[in-house]
Amino acid sequence: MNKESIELSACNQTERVLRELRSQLIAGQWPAATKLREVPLAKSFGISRTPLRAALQRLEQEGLLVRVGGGYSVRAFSIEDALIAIELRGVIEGTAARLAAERGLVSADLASIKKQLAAMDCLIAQSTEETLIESYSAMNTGFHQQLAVLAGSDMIKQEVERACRLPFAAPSAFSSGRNDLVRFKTTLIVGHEQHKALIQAIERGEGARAEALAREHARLAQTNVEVALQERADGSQCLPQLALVMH
Amino acid sequence: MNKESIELSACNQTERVLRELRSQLIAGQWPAATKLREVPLAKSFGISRTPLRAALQRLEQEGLLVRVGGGYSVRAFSIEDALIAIELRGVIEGTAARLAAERGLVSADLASIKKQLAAMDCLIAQSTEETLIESYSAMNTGFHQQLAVLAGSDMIKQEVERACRLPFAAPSAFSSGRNDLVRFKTTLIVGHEQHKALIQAIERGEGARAEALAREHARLAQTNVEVALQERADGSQCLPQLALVMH
DNA sequence: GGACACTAAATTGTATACATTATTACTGAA
DNA sequence: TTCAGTAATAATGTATACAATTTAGTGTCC
Repeated sequence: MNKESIELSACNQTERVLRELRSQLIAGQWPAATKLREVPLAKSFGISRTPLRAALQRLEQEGLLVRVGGGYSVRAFSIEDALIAIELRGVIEGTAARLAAERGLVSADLASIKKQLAAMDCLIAQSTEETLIESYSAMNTGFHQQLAVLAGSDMIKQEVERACRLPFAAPSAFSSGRNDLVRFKTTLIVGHEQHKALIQAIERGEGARAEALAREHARLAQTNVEVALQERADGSQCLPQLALVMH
Repeated sequence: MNKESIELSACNQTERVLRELRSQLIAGQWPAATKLREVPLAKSFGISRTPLRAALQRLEQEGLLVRVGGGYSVRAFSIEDALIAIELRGVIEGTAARLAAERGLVSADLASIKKQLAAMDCLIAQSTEETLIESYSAMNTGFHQQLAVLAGSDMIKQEVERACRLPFAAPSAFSSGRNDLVRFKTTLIVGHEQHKALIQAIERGEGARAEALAREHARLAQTNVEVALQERADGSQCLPQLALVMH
């Protein structure tokens, strides 16, 4: 087994189970408010309670589980929770953007993110509808990660990443599972224009504009959550990330 | 031992050691970047590695420790880190205030926080200089906790609390250890006026104003950190919370 | 029939022994 | 002298046994 595949498949049990459980929770495999019992869970993963407990603790910190009188339960998310998580992500990304604008950019950072923007431009122009979704989604994640760096503070970067950690708050959450491709592409084009305006604002030192744009950009994701909820109500389709949001 | 004292002194080892270690870290008892070794640490607390590991994991989540290649080190905070932590606290409290203004207050919440404001008014008018610091500090903490509730969302409340968790980012951090009492009282009066204006803005549904006021209010704390750092440089005095901020 | 107490079971909290991994120090050769 | 390789050591990761606590069930008493 080479080094990369070890990295990928998680060197230790804690990490492995953490990922597995996290994806199960996000997929809505565990109904809200289910109490997680350590012994059966550990047995089902084929590990002992020690690494399982570590994983549970981390999932609590991530907000997917809640402590309830010794023991963990699956957190119930309301629609308001999902919208507020996205709002907060926008607010924190907005702060990162404002601080980046206020302090001015290092030219290397600016060049790097502009390259990313150009690549995304290219992708939108060239790619077919089918491949567009997943490839744009990956690049979008990359753009937001780079944005978090521009403020030049590790603490800001960490907090932005934290704000993106809830499944429906992640910037890439908007670009999956849409059945209306025309609508999806519209959203994508608008979002990309916001990206460009955001970087322009940062470059020009326009802090307030950068902040407002980052916030408005996050609200695209809010709209998409609302649309997806409507689709779920219709029974037409359902974003997998939405499984853990209660009706 | 009665129930309350059990509550206070922590029912389990994990909790007990967590508090002890946290206070040691905040007091600057462990130099930045010190590697924490599990075996000696556990022995020094008289417990096994299992609850100690749980405590270390939580301290990492709180931001006081960082993982470095298997194992934890004491986090080094720069002055910028401290200022940015306060900035973020202001931004998140500002969002809470804005959302509270936008959705409108429940009358019970409004009455409650106005009562708190009146009590603080009273305290400023009546109390002597010596007792003012700690009693105002406690009430200030209470005010900020109530503010976090006004948005009517548990998620917002949790995130505000999280943002206050770093020792120098807490709203009460500004009101301790000042040697310049006149300056302290000025800060306090200004801060209290901001409190009143903030509640007025929320009450009137003025979201943008409420948000701006909450941010500016946090910047009082930034100024105080800067003053405290200057005092430390002079050797005149030092806020205990500042022990873990590097020169 | 309901409430309370007691017991038994299940569940989490803790300690310890063992496994695995990372680090360090030492030895040999280039 | 320096670099590489290997062995020794010390650290973290994991499993398991046990302790303490909570919870559910059953019986009795009012």
